[in-house]
Amino acid sequence: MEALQRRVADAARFDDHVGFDPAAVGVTGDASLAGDRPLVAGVDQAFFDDRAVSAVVCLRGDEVVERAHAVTDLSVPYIPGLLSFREGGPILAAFETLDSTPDLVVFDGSGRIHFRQAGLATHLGVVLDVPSVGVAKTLLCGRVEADVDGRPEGWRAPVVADGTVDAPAGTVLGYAYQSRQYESKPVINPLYVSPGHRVSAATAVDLVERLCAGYKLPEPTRLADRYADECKGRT
DNA sequence: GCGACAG
DNA sequence: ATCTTGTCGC
Repeated sequence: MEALQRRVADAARFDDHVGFDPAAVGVTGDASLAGDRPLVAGVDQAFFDDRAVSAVVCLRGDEVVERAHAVTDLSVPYIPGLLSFREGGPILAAFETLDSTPDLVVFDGSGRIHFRQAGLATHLGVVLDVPSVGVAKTLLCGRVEADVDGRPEGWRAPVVADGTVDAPAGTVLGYAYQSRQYESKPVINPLYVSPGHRVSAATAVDLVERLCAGYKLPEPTRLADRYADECKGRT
């Protein structure tokens, strides 16, 4: 599996090769952009017993264009670093029932911030050959050269490769990004954004910033999360 | 050998 | 990820 991940990392492109204008991405109403906005898909899953509910929600601006889901039996256990082997198949099953062709896909998990630079977002981005970004709630590996606690909204800092990553030390793997923060009480942790495929680290954070609408998680993944739970409840 | 570890 | 009620604040 590790060998396959190295091949995935080689096939992945961590530079900008998206077929749209990043500035046209957003989840706020903007009539002037109308149908010129890229189609962004959010992916998330819910679990129960030994099955996974994979959900995909496609957004054009703030409009939900299509939703798809799939219930799949799980066979592989969760092992840090091998998440794509457990959730990859189930997610692809959901994509097979999707009619739309997203311009960008946002995954819940790491992309390049991975021991072999082949996290879930990168692996599936390569398999689907679509621009993708990974959004994780906690850091898998690498290091942030700054205190991450209590940062203001909009704050960001590079996540660089350290000895645990298969990349030259200092390589920028992604960014810690504070998408939401209150003025006091509940201290919210930052998001860890990284390139999946065909997107650079800098563009990945910019895209995630444009996809956030007042909540910690970007809208595509937030809606996919809600949809996955909804499907789970009806199963 | 020790420590760290997405969802 | 998942197991789960109430509670503080805008």
